[in-house]
Amino acid sequence: MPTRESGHQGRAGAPPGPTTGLGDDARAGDGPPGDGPAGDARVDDRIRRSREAVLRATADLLGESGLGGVSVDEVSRRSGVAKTTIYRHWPTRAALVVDACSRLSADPAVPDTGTVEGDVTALLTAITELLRTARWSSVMPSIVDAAERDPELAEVHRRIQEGHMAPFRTVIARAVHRGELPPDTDAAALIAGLVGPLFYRRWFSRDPLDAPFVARVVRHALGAG
Amino acid sequence: MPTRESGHQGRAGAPPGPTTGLGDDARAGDGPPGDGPAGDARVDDRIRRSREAVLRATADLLGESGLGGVSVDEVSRRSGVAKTTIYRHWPTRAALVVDACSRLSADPAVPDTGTVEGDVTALLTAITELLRTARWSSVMPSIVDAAERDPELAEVHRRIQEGHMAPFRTVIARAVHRGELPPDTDAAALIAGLVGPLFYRRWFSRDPLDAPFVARVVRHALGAG
DNA sequence: TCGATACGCTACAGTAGCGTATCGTATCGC
DNA sequence: GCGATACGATACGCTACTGTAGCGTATCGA
Repeated sequence: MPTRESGHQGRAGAPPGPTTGLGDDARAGDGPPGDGPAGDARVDDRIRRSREAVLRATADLLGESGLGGVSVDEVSRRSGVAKTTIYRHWPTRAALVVDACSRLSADPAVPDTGTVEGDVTALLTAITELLRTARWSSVMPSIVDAAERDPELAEVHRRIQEGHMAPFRTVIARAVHRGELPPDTDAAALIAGLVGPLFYRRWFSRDPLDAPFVARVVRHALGAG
Repeated sequence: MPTRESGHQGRAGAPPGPTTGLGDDARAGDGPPGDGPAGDARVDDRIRRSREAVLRATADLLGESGLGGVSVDEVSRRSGVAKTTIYRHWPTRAALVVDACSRLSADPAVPDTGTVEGDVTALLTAITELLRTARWSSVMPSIVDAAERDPELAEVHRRIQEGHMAPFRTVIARAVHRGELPPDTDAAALIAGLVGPLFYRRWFSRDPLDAPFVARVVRHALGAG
């Protein structure tokens, strides 16, 4: 049995909705989207503290050792939260990992510079920053790898991916509406032409990711309609 | 999460019984210069058979379960080679994995169609085929992930990467020499613009990888000098 | 104040993997 | 035919990990 787990629901009333924040430098109070109308959902502080400490340690471990390097024992050691407590909140190790990965999204804001070049450059620059941070760019390959075989992680990967692409779609649609891009623009292909070279540099060729390169990518992608 | 596949009774047993080798990797007997005469270096057939069976089973396992899914016990089960024998040939599991990964390269040939568009399209089409084969494109994320932390795998990754980029460099240099591309062409950036979108589609957006997309990528990358 | 809840700690069963040791057998080169 | 070599099979010892059980303690909310 290859660890067939589903339903990673912390039984202690954690809203499973779309989370925000990086889990590290984001604000401590996790956002309550769609649950309580005002502020926290009145959760026991002990629960909140434990969950946060565990997720933080898990995220750290993810960055250091990848998906496979996360063990519940090690998370317990680092977070100072007892292993039994961890299992009180997440039914399996897989559920914990999935939960931690889901908080890596940090969907970027949609820029509005007035031109499609400006918007796209802003988005790519933000991604470049993300690719420079050790943790995010170090965890992503783990997720991609796991997504090749694990359907649950594949879904997580899909959601992260979708979160990153949505702003591009918005910006492109706006440009089409303004007439900057032809109406038959293939958004998916355009995004691949924009983001692909950046990812390639980070994880394959390992060449520097600087502003001139971003400018060059934008010029080529938008150059020949 | 990453698997732990239970026992597939692979059992390839007999010597001439080649397993489902899929791509059936490249060289079998490498003849390093300065060793023996050309061809096989007069190796005991038992050794050759064992090594081959083990490496083949390892490659299969890599494709199925990724780097983390390769255990010596499972390789032994599938290859029919005793675990002790495996350890007689490779000192550690890591050495075996590195060895198996090193044989995934299969450096492509350099095309010569007369135009840079033709050459580049041929190269990208070959890569597209590679991305379609289950094994290669399933192992690469594992290697990328491991390369983030393991220096030895990072070196393997670098070599594979270099092997894939070399034909591009040759083709680009030829185009520059012919005057098809300006003398100050940034080969590395051009390659990123060509290969990046393909990789992106395979491992991130998961959109289809077809000939029109390749044509589009070539057009854009070469379009605006 | 007091019951309910969350937590920490220790111990435990079960599994998997790495790498080694031992011994007997098959095969190769000559 | 014979020694040298490679191999197979089994059994270990060790470590690490998953997930659970029991019990006592701290903390929260009313």
